[in-house]
Amino acid sequence: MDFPAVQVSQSPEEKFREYLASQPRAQRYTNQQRDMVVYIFSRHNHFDADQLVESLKNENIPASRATVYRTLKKLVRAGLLRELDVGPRKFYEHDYGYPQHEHMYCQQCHTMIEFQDPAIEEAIRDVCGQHHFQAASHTFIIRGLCADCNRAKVTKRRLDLV
Amino acid sequence: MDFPAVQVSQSPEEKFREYLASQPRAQRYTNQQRDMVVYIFSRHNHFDADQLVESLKNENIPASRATVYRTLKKLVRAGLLRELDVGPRKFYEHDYGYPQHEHMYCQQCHTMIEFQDPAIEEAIRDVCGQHHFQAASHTFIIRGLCADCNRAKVTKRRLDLV
DNA sequence: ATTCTTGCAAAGCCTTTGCAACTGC
DNA sequence: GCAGTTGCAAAGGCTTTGCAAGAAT
Repeated sequence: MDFPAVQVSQSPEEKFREYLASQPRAQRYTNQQRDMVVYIFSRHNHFDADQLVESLKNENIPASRATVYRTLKKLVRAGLLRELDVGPRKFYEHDYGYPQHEHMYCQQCHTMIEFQDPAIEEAIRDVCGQHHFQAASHTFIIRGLCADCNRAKVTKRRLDLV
Repeated sequence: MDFPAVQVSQSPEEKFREYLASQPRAQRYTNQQRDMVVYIFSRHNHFDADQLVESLKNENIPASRATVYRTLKKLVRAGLLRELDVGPRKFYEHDYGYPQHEHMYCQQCHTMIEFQDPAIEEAIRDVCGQHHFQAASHTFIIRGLCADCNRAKVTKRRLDLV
């Protein structure tokens, strides 16, 4: 599920360049980094470091594994990507020009379904207020079976009974 | 924050023994495993594999690292422990005889604060209904600064201004 | 006796890092 | 030219696994 992109004044590339320039020790905006940012923001999806390495290879965007890891880290610090701790490997998703949302993860087909719920945002504000907790970020993932996989399972069960 | 324990008919040890016996190929209930379960359920806290290895050593409960990992995996499958994917290492918490709850994690002092919120349970039911998603479990973690660390930070800022 | 469990050490997986060559500013 | 970046390979941190010895049923 893709939400309409949030209106942003700068392109991801510009935003990243600005971040790099704003650092105490100015960091460099290389062609490789630009290509990576352009590629990452050309499609909205969830990916991990390994998948990105593969995709870049397929797109003929040269980048070693080390560079991918290093650039991902910078993109997170720059606020362009968000990190999801959902298993043994880190997943990434757009954090810039994309609204806050929560996740449902299908354990069967590995689809990540996004959803928004004002009640959850409010619950976060409430509980943080009660505990005087200053929230920086949150992770909300519901794991289970998506509609398709669930239907397939029920159908299979029926067949098994025949 | 500890909640009152949920009323359960079996002790964790009994529940684990029953799980082991119920497996297709009956698994064995060793003294080592029993000692681990008793120790783990003697206190309510969040821990990772390494911390548990240390604790067991201090309690003179012999268990190699490999055994700890293997037993943790069994305890999760048995429904005694819940796994939290919150970073590079897995964390574990009681899943048996303890109510469902969400987490606030202080990034400064690493305290895990638990809270319950009916609004969140309801939000989960709602969104799963809307998407015909069959939820198996969920992870909800709010990251930030707890009240104490937040206060310390504000105090420090004041002192810096003097 | 059979089959599962243990401990050790080795391997696995994902991520990070040291270093020399390279490149943006 | 200086300071940051890249690629490679090696190391790191956490977890899993092969195997021989030990223990539960």
